[in-house]
Amino acid sequence: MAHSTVYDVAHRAGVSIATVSRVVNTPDKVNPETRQRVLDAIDALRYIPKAEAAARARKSAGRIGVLAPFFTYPSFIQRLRGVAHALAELPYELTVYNVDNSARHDGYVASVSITRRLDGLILMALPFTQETIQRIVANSLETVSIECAHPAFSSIEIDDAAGGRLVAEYLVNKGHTRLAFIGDSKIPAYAFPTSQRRLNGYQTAIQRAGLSLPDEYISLAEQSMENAARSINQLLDLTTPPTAIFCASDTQALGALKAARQRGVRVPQDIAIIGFDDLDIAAYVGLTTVRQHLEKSGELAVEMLLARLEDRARPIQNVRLNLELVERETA
Amino acid sequence: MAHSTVYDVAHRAGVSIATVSRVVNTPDKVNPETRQRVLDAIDALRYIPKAEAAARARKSAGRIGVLAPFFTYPSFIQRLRGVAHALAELPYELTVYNVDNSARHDGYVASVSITRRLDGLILMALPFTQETIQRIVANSLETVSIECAHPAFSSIEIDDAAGGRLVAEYLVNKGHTRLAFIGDSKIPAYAFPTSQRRLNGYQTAIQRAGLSLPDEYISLAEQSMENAARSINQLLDLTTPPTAIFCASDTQALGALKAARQRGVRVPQDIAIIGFDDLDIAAYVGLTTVRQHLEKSGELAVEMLLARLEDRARPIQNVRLNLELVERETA
DNA sequence: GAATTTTCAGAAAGCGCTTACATGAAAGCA
DNA sequence: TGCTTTCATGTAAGCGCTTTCTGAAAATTC
Repeated sequence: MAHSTVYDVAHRAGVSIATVSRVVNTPDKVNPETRQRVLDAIDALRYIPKAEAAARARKSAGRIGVLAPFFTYPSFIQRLRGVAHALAELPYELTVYNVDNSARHDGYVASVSITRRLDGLILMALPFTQETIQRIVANSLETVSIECAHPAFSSIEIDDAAGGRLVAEYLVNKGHTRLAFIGDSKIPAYAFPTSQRRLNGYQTAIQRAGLSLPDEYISLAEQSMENAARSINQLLDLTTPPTAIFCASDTQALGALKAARQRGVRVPQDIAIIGFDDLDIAAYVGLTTVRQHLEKSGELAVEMLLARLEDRARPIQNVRLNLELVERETA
Repeated sequence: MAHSTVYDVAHRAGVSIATVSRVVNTPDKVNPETRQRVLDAIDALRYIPKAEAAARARKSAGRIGVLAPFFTYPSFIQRLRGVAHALAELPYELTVYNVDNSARHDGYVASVSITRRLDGLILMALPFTQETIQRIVANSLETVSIECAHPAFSSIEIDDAAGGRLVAEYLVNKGHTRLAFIGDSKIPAYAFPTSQRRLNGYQTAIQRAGLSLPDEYISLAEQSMENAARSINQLLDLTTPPTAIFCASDTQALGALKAARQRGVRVPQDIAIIGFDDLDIAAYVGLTTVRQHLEKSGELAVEMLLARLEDRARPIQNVRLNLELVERETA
């Protein structure tokens, strides 16, 4: 028996083909009873929709992809949550491409955009080569980047330097004069040098306040709680240790916080600690940090993507999300 | 510029779409001059017949889908990580279907299994109706379920009751006699009643030890840190408060822990707290908990899926992952 | 130089599916 | 009770492409 089509199913279920299509695509838009009848017919006829025909009629693949180092940096999960929520009611699937080891990164974007048919791509915190961009452009794949701007497509960013300044000003205001910094040294090939930019802003504001940020107060290491713990211990071992530490990420701040407490140092009395990101866990732990609207960034990315998908003539947008310092218990 | 179609080519070459089609499919049925014109246009426009492209892509199109309430219960993110890692080097894409609000759940699983061209599906913690299962089976969509077993397909589970027993035995061993429980009351339609099973095991072991678990020591509420905080406060307000509390999830344990500390109660001296899951954050916070190998479960699911994909004759497997009590600082 | 066959290309009818748009019934509201 | 919403369904207009049908021009006959 040849493969059955919508028509066969519709006929058997005593409905129109439109209803069959709806049952398959937007089940909650059809009456449960009818739906059941149709589903029964589908089963009875072993109906399998022809994906190709569907894609054609729909004029889109109905899929958007997200590329990010999800499991290396927890903040991307929060961004992903925003993406998922924004997409929830929409007829788009969400395909995730995880980039954890830089080895994969290189050819990834290229293959993704070519082989797989996506309607849109969200790129997070990934630096791209010229050819990658050409690839994307050549495939006319609509793209929005988060945390890694490029003139070729829409982007959502934050002002890292401003974030650094925010922290410095806050700390100086609180009367601190010996400010330190814990940040990333080796930036993996698949991530962006945000740490450096935060440091720059931090330094600028410190100097503007008439203070200075000596080299021994800057501790860079590969991002991890363990390294941050090591860093803070070194800082506290100095003859004149700092009284406040700005960590380039919440992950590092968390590592530092734990190490400080283990050492018996009181936070914030003896040492103030400020993070960056405002991960979910920050609120739990009571970490004072710079909030960068992670979830919102994901939602926004989807909105911008869809807007352009609807109307390709729409100009490319570069949004800069604001930052705010969330005062909690560690500084 | 969006991808060009037969129409674009036809227009550019000054012929009808039929001719374009003939050039592509049966070139010798068209006049060489015309053919050349059309071919030139095809090149110029980078025309690729859509269906063909799709078909080609589909031939090697490996996609596997994961369906879970990712953002409601953080443990699924950890499971997802396992899935992503296992898939990392393999030619499969990972599409995530998030099910957070129960409203969608109804026809969702069914439609996913039909509409989307997936090679395999991983179902996490989702209870399914008989019809859903039939549909999946009818579509011969290879499926592995985690935390929600069904004879129709492979599954990965844990023994929740055994986990509960483990905790009770541990606590009793430590000399506790007044044991309490904080668990889930309203289980959303899209989740599984694991809390109840953990409680059962807990209770059994308590009784077996000659103790009892009075009703007022059982506090059920919708899963959230806030509710867990409320629960623990109620428990501590009792005339004879418990000395140990088992929480059905780390999330709840975290909420309880924080509330206890805020109240000035020392953990574990005054009250012992044990969670369940062993989320990443548990290690950070020093939470004693029952580890259920979240990441491993994801990896395993992929392995089992691929094994069956390679050889459909392979029998269905039902794996039960072991649990272990991780002793840290809260009990 | 007509009458014929042959070539070639366009018009148009689908292929199986999606999706406005329209309609009628049921439900809510005054 | 009459009127507006909402919901469920059907009608019909495509999507990009293939293929049959058709006729005009070109090539071939005599």
